[in-house]
Amino acid sequence: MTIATTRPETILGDTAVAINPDDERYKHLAGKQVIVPMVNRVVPIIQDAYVEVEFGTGCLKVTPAHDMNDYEIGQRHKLETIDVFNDDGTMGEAAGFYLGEDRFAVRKKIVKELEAKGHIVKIEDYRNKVGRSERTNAIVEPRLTKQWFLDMKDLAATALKAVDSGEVTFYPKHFWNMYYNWLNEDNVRDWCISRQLWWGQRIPAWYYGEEVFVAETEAAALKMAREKTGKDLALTDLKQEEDVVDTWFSSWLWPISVFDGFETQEELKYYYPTSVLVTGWDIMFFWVARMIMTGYEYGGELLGEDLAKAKGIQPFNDVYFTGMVRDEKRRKMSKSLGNSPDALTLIENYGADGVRFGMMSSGAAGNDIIFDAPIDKETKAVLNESQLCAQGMKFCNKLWNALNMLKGKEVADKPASEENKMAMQWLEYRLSQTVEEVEDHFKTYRLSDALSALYRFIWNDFCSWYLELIKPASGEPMDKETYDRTIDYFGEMMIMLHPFMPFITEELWHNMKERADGEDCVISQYPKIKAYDNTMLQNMEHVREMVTGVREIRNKNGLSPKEAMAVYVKKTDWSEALYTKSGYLGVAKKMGNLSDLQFTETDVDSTVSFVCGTEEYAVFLEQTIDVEAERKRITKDLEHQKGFVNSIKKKLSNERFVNNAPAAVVDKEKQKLLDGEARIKILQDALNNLN
RNA sequence: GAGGCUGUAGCUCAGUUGGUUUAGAGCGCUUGCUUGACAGGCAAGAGGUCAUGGGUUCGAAUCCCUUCAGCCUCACCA
Repeated sequence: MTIATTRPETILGDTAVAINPDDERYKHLAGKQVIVPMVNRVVPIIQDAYVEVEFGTGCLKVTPAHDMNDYEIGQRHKLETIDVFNDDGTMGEAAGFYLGEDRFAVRKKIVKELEAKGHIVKIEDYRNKVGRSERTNAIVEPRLTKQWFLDMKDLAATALKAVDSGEVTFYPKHFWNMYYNWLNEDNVRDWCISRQLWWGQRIPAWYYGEEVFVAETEAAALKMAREKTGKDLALTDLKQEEDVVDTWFSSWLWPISVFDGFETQEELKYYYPTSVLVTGWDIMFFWVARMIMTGYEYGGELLGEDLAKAKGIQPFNDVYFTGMVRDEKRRKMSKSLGNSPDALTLIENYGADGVRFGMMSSGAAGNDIIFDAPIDKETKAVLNESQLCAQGMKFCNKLWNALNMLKGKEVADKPASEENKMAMQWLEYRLSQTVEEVEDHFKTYRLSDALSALYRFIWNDFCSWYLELIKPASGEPMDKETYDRTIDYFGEMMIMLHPFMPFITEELWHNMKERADGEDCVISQYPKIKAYDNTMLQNMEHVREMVTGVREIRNKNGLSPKEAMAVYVKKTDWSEALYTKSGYLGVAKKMGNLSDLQFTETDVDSTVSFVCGTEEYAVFLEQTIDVEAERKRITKDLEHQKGFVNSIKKKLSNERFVNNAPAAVVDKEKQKLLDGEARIKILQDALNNLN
């Protein structure tokens, strides 16, 4: 029989030849025996499904001592195991030949010997992967040795139950799948805790010949050995295991040992279980699962019955898995690859808060972080640049300038205008809404969402809308009430932003007003969620949309924002209520730079119209209107609205929808239809008016 | 080989129990704005057959399956 091998020296340890049970070529040889060359050992021909018919010659030499799969085959077929090597990789006594010679040298010698005896059929170049030591790059090949294992069956079941029952919660929760897949009883493997290293904690097992004694101390082991053997043994008669335990074997004690909990339980009783573990999902099994196992193993005993019952014995309540930071080629950033930017240089370029902003805003929960530091194509070096960090830096700049503007205003002792009162009320509501939103994101560890909600609120609502609204005309002072309240809002924003950007927020906090000693942003009371008026928020949103409409018409017609414009609004109950009773007129005029906002019941000449919600507006233009461009614009919008209305009509004419969907959903669709039809009517009118 | 995750705008990503006016943000891009906070800025705009093909449902970016692509973990190539 012809066999193929890349390690001829292991032939000396072969104890069988295996074939696939379905291989027609060799079927008739099953159960017979062959003679291994050189050692002239008679070994059986066995059938095993592991052997691939297509691979190699289809005949597999089986060396249980020097190949993991061969070992398993050996177990299945009760084969003899012959270890042909010494500890240092030279040939051992069991090999029978070349005693004490290095295995790589022997590999060549054996080929020659086989050739001389006429056993070689052919030699071909073959590329295969060779295992190497991470530390020394030495070639590592399997050899059967004694190792210590931890039985995982019960521990795995405990760890699974902890997460399944909700005593430990994963964020994001889809990591449960990976966790389950690894730990379920069909897949879990016993944990090999032996490590062949010269540092670490030596496994506390002592040998006396074939006997082994596991004990806390050497003395205890000796006592056990004496009792067992009945001999008057000395310490020198015992030999301690040379392997050390896997590093994770002590790391899994961390939730307890960090509080010195095995020695004294005072701190442990206070802190254990901790609220959240923040870590990467790549060490879910190495560390997270195993910490959970030890928590349940020792927690009850250490905490005492009452506390255990009250607080639980899980090491932590939540696990927040962060994403892996990767480079633009999606490789994990690591020291060995040298593909990470230099943090200190990044900080020099963008500021610490800028870098924090960049990291956190790109870290959506559980997903990988593709950090945008580009790689130089020529030198392959990572550039210490990042658009995300630049965004953070610009945000700092924005905050600084916003306060700068406020502080630069002269403050006068006069009452706040109606528009300012309205603006402040609105901002207060928007702030409360934002507190609520951010709180919600924190609860579910959506840190990037929390940050971006704050970013948008501060930049778009506070700076672009609110500050512009309360900003007095040039040369005019700001009233004291508006100034003071605005500083207070600013302070609240700094408190909320502080966890993300601690440096600038603390700085501005102290710059904005006199603070007493110890009155620092970092320890200030976080804003509480307060009720807010949704109608007011929606009304203001309508005004903002209207202003955008006016600005767009200015833009398209090449008109300066400084030029005040007359705007008409079709008189409806709603528009009248908004601009007179609710008093948004001043807000609209100031923000849109309107010379006037008049109600009208008919179409006005020389105007360009636009729709906002279901209200119709028209802007008066002194120049000739480009009728063709207007027709195009309105027609495009009209087509869109018609498509929209049609899709809803289709839905509503479907009896099964009307009968099966919840009433609220059907009502909403009906309202959408009405609104859509109202908009179509306005657009249609505007189009007719053009003609 | 086993298992898992992900495919949404040029890029990086949101879209939470299926129904918020036929999909959102930031960056980038286009256009217009230089002197009272900020050009590291302001305003507006363009840009998407939600990878593919099927299914479930009154209704799918969202749930299920197919295919394709990318990534990860574990094992391993005689």
